[in-house]
Amino acid sequence: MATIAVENYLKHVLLLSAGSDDLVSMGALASAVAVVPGTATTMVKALADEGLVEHQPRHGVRLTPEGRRLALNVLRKHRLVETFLVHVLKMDWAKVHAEAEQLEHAISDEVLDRLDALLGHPQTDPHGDPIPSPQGKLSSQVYATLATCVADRGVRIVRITEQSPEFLQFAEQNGLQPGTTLRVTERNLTAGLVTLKKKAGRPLALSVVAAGKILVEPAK
Amino acid sequence: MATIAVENYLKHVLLLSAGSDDLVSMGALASAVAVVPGTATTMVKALADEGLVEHQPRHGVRLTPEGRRLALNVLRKHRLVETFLVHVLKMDWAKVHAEAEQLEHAISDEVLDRLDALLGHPQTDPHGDPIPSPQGKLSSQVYATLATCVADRGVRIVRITEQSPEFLQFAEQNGLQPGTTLRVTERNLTAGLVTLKKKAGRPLALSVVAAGKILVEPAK
DNA sequence: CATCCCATTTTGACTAGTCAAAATAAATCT
DNA sequence: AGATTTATTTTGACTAGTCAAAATGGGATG
Repeated sequence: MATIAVENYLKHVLLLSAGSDDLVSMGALASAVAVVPGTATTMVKALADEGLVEHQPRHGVRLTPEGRRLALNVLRKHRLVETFLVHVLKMDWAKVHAEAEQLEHAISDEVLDRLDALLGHPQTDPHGDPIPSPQGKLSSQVYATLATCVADRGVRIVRITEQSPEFLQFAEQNGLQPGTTLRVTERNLTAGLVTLKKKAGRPLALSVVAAGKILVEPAK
Repeated sequence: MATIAVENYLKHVLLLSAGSDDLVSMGALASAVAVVPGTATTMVKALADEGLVEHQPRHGVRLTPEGRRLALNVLRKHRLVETFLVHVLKMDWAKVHAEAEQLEHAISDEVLDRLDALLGHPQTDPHGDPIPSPQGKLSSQVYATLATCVADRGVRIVRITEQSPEFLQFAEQNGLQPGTTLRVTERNLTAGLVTLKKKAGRPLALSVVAAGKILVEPAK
């Protein structure tokens, strides 16, 4: 069976390729996995020997179908565990990422399935990240962000694409969670500032960088 | 933090010392951890350097207070996870041991506490094994077994001290689980056979070895 | 008390994963 | 095109954990 390290590399190749089948650069992979670049090279060559990735030297890596299958299974575990931790154990949504990072490598497929059933087969985790289906389908709908959506129209937050506890804590304190509806009242790209207004409450200013991490869809 | 291997060695020293503070032999430890004896020696010396065990060369090992604290924490995780898997995820009690073996090294103290609360602070796991308290107290009441208890008196099963799926499956199929009441009708040490009778149902014969793994108390 | 047996320890070697730092190739910029 | 910057790969070394097999020592036995 795949070791924890192998599962981590595969998962990060999947996340970094973001739906496309572009090559993922070694540098990006190394820093995602938190190792020095040389280590990533060594590991990727080993994964290529196992048939889990395709390595184009000096250009990058991409998952093979088998590698992708494994990576999706790990990602499914990660996101279902996060959902469980928030919805059943009532844990702080800012903390569950680190927790799931460990658990994703320890739960069996059977526990995974039972957890999925217990939670009612959720489509997304508490941050709005899509949960891969058991068959390995991963919805990759393209959403607008608070930095790009049309202004002065009601939008609903569907996803927060950033998992640092700091950011999530900030988001929670300002009521920015999947499901929240609001509208962008002002957007000043020069100053790098986006201003929001929720139905109730005072206006809130956000940096464009932060706004870009919050995905939205038009409110019905 | 302690690695998975370290946690496993400590846990098994704890289990093998069975409440007493006798030395645990290297051979017993090695086979519990499923390594060759030389490996256990190497590891135990390393643990001794860390101050987690006391090693008396050629005689055995024993936990230090710090090692015991860690071991109890791992055991608490193991048994609470088993309880969760059976009571919440409705998994087969014969399978949960292997599952918990992985999870015990992946869950944080916070998840542990929340799991404990969710389950209503259980005293024992589904096999009747006592769950260490958060403060590290481990009830070590001495029970009779079906091989040693007084015959022709009602007794209640409190614990099954054997975790192989085969044995547990057998026990379940014959209705031998914590809580079941029954009495020993016959005990033939020469033939190595113990015969049982539950209130309802036909008599059941068991080897003395198997009977010795089922702990009982007098039925009220 | 000498001997033998068996548990334990030692030794040497191996695997997985990692880092630091030197070597190399690719891309970019005059 | 030539020079420089930057990403990637290579090399050598290290740690944790393991096994196989030889060496050792204690306790039981004669």
